[in-house]
Amino acid sequence: MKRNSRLSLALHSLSHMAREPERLRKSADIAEHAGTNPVVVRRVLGNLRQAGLLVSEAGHSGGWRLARPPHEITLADVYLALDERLAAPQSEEHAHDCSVEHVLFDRVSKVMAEVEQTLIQKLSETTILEIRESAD
Amino acid sequence: MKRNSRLSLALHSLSHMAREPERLRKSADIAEHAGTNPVVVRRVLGNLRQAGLLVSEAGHSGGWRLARPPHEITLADVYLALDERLAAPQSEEHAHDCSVEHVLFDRVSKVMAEVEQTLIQKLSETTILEIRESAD
DNA sequence: AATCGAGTAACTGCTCTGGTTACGGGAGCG
DNA sequence: CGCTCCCGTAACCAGAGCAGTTACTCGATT
Repeated sequence: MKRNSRLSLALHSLSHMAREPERLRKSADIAEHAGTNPVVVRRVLGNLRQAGLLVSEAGHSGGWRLARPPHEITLADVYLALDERLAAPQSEEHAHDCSVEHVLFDRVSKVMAEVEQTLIQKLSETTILEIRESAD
Repeated sequence: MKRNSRLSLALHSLSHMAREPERLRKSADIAEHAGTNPVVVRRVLGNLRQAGLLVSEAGHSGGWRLARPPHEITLADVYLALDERLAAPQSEEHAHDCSVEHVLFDRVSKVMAEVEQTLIQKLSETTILEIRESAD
């Protein structure tokens, strides 16, 4: 299973911003550090802004800043902000005319939902401040 | 996150075969029931054969059959046979010149590995025979 | 020998993703 | 006011993954 790079980019960016929470960062600078493109950064960080994790300021000397102190932002917050469920219950487009398929769907969906909760639980145990501090 | 349909196809096929384990099934029949293509079925079931869950016989009146009794095949066996780890540790292609990235990678990898184990554990609690029996 | 089914390669079309360019709008500065 | 800088987005492109399809070979049964 392949995971896209958005979560990595988001976590990486926020962890860096945890060092100096007050400082405004330009998407171009973040992109350069992460080895990607300013537009990509704005796309990903835009999701975090919608989730209330980041604030962006337009105009001259604008940029991005944490919306909350870094010890109040967990990895789970970032994961949830991106809205990419690892254990997404596959939408059942076609009605399960087959009873085996139906039972299977229910069982697997239940397992995946539980696993998803486990993941969120584990991610919520670490804040981006802790990541930042562990990196010193 | 999107999951491909191979696991669903594999589980569906095996659960049906759990009803009459001795009976040989043609890939064309399985494909028709699953609403897909014989080649696709053979591709997926080929993985299950390599993992020792299925046996295939070539030639006239050949087909597919369970390699073990259905109460000895769990959903985890099927998941593992497909070798598509949900929590695949993303290969770190570029060296983490950044310490934050390194710490982040370690932490996230650890969480993902634990979640993967949780998933396997939960899937191993159900056999394809139980699925088959629940569908009656 | 003829037939049927697995095994497999090759090609296609679709989708997702990331990278890129381009442009509009808002905020500060001279 | 006009210029510049930066975010916000739309649009487009290329690459990867995936499922579907066709076509062929090989092997076993009849």
